[in-house]
Amino acid sequence: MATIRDVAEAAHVSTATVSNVLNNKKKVNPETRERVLAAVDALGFRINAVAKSLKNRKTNRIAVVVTDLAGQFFQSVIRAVNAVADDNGYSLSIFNSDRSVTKEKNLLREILSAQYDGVLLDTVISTAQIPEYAEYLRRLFLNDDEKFVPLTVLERDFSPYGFDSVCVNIYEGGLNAMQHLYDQGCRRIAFLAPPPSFDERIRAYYDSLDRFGLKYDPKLEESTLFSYFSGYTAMKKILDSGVPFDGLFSGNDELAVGAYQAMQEAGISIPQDVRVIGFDNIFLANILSPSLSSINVPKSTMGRLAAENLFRRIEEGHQELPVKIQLPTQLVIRTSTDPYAVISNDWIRHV
Amino acid sequence: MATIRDVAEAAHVSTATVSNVLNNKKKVNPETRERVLAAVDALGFRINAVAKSLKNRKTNRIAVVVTDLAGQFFQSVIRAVNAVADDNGYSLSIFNSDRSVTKEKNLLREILSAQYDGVLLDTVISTAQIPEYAEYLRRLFLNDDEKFVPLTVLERDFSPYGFDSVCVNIYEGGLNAMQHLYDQGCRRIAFLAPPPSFDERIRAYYDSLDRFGLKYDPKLEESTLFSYFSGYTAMKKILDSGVPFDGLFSGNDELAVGAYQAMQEAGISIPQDVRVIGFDNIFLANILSPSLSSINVPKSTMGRLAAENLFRRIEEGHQELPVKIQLPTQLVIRTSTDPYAVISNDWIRHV
DNA sequence: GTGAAAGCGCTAACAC
DNA sequence: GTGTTAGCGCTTTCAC
Repeated sequence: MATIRDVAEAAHVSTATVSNVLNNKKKVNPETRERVLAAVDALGFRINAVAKSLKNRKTNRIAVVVTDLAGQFFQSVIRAVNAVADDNGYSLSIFNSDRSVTKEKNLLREILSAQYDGVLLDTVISTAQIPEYAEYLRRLFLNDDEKFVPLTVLERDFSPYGFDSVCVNIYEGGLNAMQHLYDQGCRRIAFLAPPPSFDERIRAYYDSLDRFGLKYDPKLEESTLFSYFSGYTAMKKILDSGVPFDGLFSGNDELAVGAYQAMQEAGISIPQDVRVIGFDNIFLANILSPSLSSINVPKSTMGRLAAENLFRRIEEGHQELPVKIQLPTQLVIRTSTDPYAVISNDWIRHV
Repeated sequence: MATIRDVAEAAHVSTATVSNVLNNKKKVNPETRERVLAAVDALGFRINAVAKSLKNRKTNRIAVVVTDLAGQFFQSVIRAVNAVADDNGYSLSIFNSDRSVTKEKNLLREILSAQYDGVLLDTVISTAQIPEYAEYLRRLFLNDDEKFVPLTVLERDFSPYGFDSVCVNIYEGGLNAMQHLYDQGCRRIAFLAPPPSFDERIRAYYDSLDRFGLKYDPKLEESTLFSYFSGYTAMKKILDSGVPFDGLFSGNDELAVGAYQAMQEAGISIPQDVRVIGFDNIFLANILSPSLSSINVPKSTMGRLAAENLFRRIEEGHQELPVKIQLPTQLVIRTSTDPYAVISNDWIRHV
């Protein structure tokens, strides 16, 4: 490829002048500028962004690490992040930790080595491990000159430990889900428990049972991995246990798809026999029949705010205190918990 | 950040030796190696991949350009690509052209400037424009030393013009979709036409009508943009036209979601009144009620093969002739065209 | 087995 | 307004 040097020679100027033309930095004589641009064209020159990055210590790339590339959830988040990155002239690399802490740590090292300008992290770490992991991250992200590589954490609150965080009040969302089932008359509530790192949903389930004075039955709780199939097998197990239930709190919406299938095969009708509520409110919830009640998590907003916050940090670079952005959840009632729910078809506009 | 120089000083060796240790290139005295590794640890040194890339002319990054970040379709493709990239030690950047040729061209320029080692391109260009666009790409991707930056094209055949291509026989798939509707007794088939760049589906519709001796009615064809909402409004229009129809060929599955909604609001039952077939066979097809017949496109396989092919080109770098990988489609019959279709629940395992 | 030094392609003082 | 040049952090040839 042609280099800035080739362009300089072709245009009979110095490399400094070429650089100035390309970056509109200093003012350049219009005639000279024309000559340079002509040479750029003639040679098909494209600036080598790697060399530029090395010199500038700026790559104009951000990294986003997610725990699961398959899910609808992150698709919404990533789409929003991508839009913001685009607007800011950054490109986006996506890394998938596959819910493995080891892999996540390796990815972060790789990302720092690759000099990304900022990182959006959806960590697999659970609430209890935050302080310890934060310490790890601090060491990892600290440059020698006492500055951190900008990092914004999604879905966990690391702000007391120095990192900007965009959170959703998942626990409260879980309480609302359980409250809604209770209000609809459910007294034996089964639970498709999310993976351990989603501990706030799990706490919400236990605490709600307590609050309602309902007794916990381990046969009504099954651990899952957030996939359709996992929801299917988990629900099969609960059904096989023979323990009756009249409500189901599904750790996320995707699990509910599998649960629907298992329940349908068992001849159970929703919501007549069992009322079902999911979590996340992905578009799937609208499409299932019956349509699935869920706890909405503002996915796009989360992605957008996280990205905007990250770029602010990258570009302003100031040392202000870490920010915590807290987003609300919202109960969305559909026919899986309330046969008389009025369903607007408005969702269709949004995808 | 600590540099290789800092490490060299701390370990009392030269930078060349540090480099040799880090890359296991030449053999280094075990004691020296230990000293170096100790220094690396002590300083928390991480190699600067940007500097390395500049020197090596290799970034270990690939770019994938898609026309639509929102769709289920690309999620499947990207997931497969990501897995292969991971296995090969590459990281993946995602670019969204949003179905704009201008944006696609800009992205490609940006990608080449950023020195990506290879590109996976899902172009927005339609079949007819391939020769011309191929010429454009050849100019763009040609290094001065007569070598092309590895590029693998998805869903279009650029192999006669010098670029590896992973294709799906969409036209045939479209014929099969139409044939199936015809076989099921449909004689007035409506069409939710995909955007112009998906011209093979459009051709399949016209050619099939011809073949079956069915007359074309423009009122039964509506152009769309591949979104739920677009499917919804397009179907509304067709319904408003008052022209009766007994079959629907939906340009892709997502459009069918909107069409379902519109038809349901109009009190039309599927498949009794109208038989519906989609395209792509995304998982949604299983979840809709009635479940949606579709033409399967092997999305993961496509992503995997394209990525594998790209890495072969990157790493072997040989000048063999461009490859065309052609993948088959498959008719998947569900209850939207055949009320007696036997539906396995096996799909649930795959997501 | 190890080191000195050139250079990848760019930017930004600084000099003129 | 333009040019000279040092240097970003790494790899690699060539001496030793």
